[in-house]
Amino acid sequence: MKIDNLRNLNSGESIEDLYGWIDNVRDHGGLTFIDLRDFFGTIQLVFDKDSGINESLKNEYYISVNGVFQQRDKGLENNKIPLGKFEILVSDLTVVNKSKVLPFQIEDSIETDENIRLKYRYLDLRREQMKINIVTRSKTFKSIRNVMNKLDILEIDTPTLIKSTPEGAKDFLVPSRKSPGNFYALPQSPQMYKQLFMMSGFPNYYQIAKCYRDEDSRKDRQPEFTQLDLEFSDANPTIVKNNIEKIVKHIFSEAYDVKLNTPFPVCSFKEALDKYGTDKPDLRINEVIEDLTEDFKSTDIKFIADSIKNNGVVKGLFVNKLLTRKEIDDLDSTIKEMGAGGLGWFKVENEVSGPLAKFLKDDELSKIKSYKEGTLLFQTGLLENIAPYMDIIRRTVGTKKTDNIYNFLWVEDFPFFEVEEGVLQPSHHPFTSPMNTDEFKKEPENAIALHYDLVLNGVELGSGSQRINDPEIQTLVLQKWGLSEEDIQNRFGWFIEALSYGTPQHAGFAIGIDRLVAEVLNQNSIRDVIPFPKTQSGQDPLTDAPSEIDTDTLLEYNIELIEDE
RNA sequence: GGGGGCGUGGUGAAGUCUGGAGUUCACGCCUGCCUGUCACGCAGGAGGUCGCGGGUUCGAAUCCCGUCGUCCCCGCCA
Repeated sequence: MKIDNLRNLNSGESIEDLYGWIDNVRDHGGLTFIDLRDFFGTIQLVFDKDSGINESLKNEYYISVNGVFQQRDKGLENNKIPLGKFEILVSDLTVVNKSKVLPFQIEDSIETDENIRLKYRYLDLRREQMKINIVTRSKTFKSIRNVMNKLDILEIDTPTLIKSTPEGAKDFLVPSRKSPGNFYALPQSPQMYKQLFMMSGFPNYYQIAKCYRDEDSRKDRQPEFTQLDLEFSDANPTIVKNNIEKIVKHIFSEAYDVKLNTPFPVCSFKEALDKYGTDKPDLRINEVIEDLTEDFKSTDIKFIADSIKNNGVVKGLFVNKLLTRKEIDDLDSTIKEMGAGGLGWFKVENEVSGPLAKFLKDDELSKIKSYKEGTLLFQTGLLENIAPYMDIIRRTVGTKKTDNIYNFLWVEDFPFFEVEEGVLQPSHHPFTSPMNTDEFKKEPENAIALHYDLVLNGVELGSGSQRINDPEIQTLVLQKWGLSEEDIQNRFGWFIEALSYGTPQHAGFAIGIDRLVAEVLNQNSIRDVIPFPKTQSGQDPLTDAPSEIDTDTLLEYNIELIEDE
């Protein structure tokens, strides 16, 4: 019997075989109270010295009780818990399984060291918040399957032992015993397989897929993560985005009981960088970055003038409050640590103050004064260089809207390549179609990709694109990526071949489920919504993976370890 | 690969700057008392190689060097 079943009982009914963990014992000598906890809730047990129960009872013992479900007398009720008006008068109590003294307290709201939590994750998951997190994750899966069935999208699975064809990140490799010296890779995403489904003639596809990337972790990045992966045949970005909005709206309604408004607002990559300093803007923040380049075009302030001369821009963020010197200094050191020269600022009260105020010309002064009371924070330099600093400034000092806490945004028109020190670097995977093929051939460095990101509250929740369905364009893109003919053949030859037998237009998307759940539950890290996550160095403190393999086993794989220098 | 924070009985913290007996607080644990508690209460008690190694010093949790673990960030990651 579960505690949930008690809700339907009347006072005076007898209880048999109610199982649960001891959450708390209050032993008054002649009278003992126990809070019994299971997945569904807690109920108070009570028995006195005449009951004959004399077992030693400690926290987290798993017990079974018989007794009578009864209403508590007036004045003895506990209004803090759902079943606080009732208790169970216990007649028999059996200890099913004892518990050792706990490494940390289950009910404790104080944050325990994460390494200890992960070492005893099975106990950590008994905590209320973690239970909510995992149940919400489960509800997310359930609502995904429901909406996919409603939309008639096919769930198809793809292999996880695949050929190493790095899409950008480093692969996790799996040695083959039967083919010594050769390796499988774990997929960074089901990307190429889902495109093959489109080539095979399936109208659409989805999968709740595990993805693996051997890169450094962050609070929103794990070596192994879970995404809702989708692909549609005969599709274009509009069709995909419409579908994603339907899907997201359904998940929020069914799994989180939140009504969303669609369509989501749209913003270009360029506009995002201009107004928010990032390609994943948090729209909950009211303030928007302004371009002050025109206002400073004939300034006497030398470093600003020099910057503008070298194609730099002046970007400012005005907040309607007077920041303290400490707030300004903290922000200054934050962006300096990221590589900025320093934080420029003016305070506007009746007069304009700040270290540079005395160098301002009259028209610059009146421009700044027009903001009324507050603080203007600015940076100057090439937009792509200063954007990250403006982003931090905006996120740090900006004011947040309190209503409408889920702010979705489409970001689109991404550049195909990022130019880094004169070299073209792909800014996404190589299967994304250019917006205009002719322009791509002529000026690849200025080409725009048919790529779109879905952003929620400053978190990149997912991204997708129109795929290339022409083998020639696919080959061209890989060439522009900097791959040799030989590399293209070895790594992607099979895929280009597959594109060559009548491939429909197709497009798709992927949503990071860990990030979605973490954002909805306002958790600091995706580790808190993943049942068994890895630490930043990729370790699992519970099982101690990854671990050494003995020499004999390695020999079977034809692998020999070399000494680290 | 780089920068920063943290590491002190089982848990969480204070102590570290400015070296002087393993000192303190809360929770947990053990023993005893307690018939209406629900963060039960009361009395007593146990428990620490101050992450690890080296150095400076009469003396190191505290200062220095190294190292390991962990978290945050940059790089990296569509």
